[in-house]
Amino acid sequence: MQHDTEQQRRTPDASAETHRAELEATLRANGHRVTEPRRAVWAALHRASGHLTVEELTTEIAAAGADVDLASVYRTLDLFEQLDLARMSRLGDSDAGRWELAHPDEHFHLVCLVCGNVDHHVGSLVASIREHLEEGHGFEPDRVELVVSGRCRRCREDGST
Amino acid sequence: MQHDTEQQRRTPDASAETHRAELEATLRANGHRVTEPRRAVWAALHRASGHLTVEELTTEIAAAGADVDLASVYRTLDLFEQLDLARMSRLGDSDAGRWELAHPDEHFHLVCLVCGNVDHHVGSLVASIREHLEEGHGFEPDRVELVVSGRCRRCREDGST
DNA sequence: TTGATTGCAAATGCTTTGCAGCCGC
DNA sequence: GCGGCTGCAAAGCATTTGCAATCAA
Repeated sequence: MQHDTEQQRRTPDASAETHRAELEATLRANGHRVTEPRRAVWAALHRASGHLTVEELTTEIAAAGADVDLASVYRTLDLFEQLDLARMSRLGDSDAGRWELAHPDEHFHLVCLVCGNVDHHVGSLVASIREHLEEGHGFEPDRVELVVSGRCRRCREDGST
Repeated sequence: MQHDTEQQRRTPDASAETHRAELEATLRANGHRVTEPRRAVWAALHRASGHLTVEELTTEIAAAGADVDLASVYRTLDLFEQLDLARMSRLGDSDAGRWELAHPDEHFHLVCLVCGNVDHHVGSLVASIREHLEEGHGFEPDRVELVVSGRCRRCREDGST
């Protein structure tokens, strides 16, 4: 089962430095320490293009030669979430949380129930939802979580109907 | 922690009959049996106005004198979901699923992070999301899950800011 | 040095499953 | 009576937590 379709994967080495610097700055700015596990999780999140289970992430990290404990990955991700560095969503019917970098632009997820593929969809939709709520209902949105499941174009063309 | 604000709770006895008939019809139409646990879960879903944990549901059922096993409640809810009688959502940060009747109209949830209140919001928003996806992306939406968390009007007025 | 952070293992919480007995049809 | 359903207990996952050792600052 495949889990993403992102393509803008810049040359790894080039930006690896930048990413690391970004992490260290954020950590220090908030009074947290810069540690190997945190660097490893951060790097893995960048390498894998989104939507990984904590377990998958841990495997990925191990494959890169770092070996971080599951519990630490959980703790690190919680921290990253607090610092707005990462986000979790529950996609599809699975009950395991899936993690990705916290992109500054708001987007939502398109989960294909046939091939399991997860697509990002960036657009004004989420922004307009916020607006709508704030104006019409006095509700101050903090987080907008939109997950759409169905059949992606490819699977519609392949299958019948 | 309170969990809902629905008001259209019709006179219980009046519609209880109707609801029961509805359940039995749907069950039989799909080749399933009409049993006490199923009636009990169905009734509890109607009594409680939405968003109950399986555990809460089971307690509610027990309070009504029916005593159904947790496992059976799970199984029953799974069945109801298949038959489009009930829906589950994961609201807020808790990891327990919350169940409600499958209202025919599409709606989404507004979760207040301060008071824990969950509001339904019925509108054209979900429909327009569907449309947008189908036209613009060839994606055939099956289920649209939209959960917005933030601060409700009341909590904004009470608190500062 | 000192306290934040980690690894390990055990615990927790929600949900699922195996199976023998029960009951709707 | 047959086979679907239920209750009970045990198992399964994802996630959390306690605690001693470790390491960044």
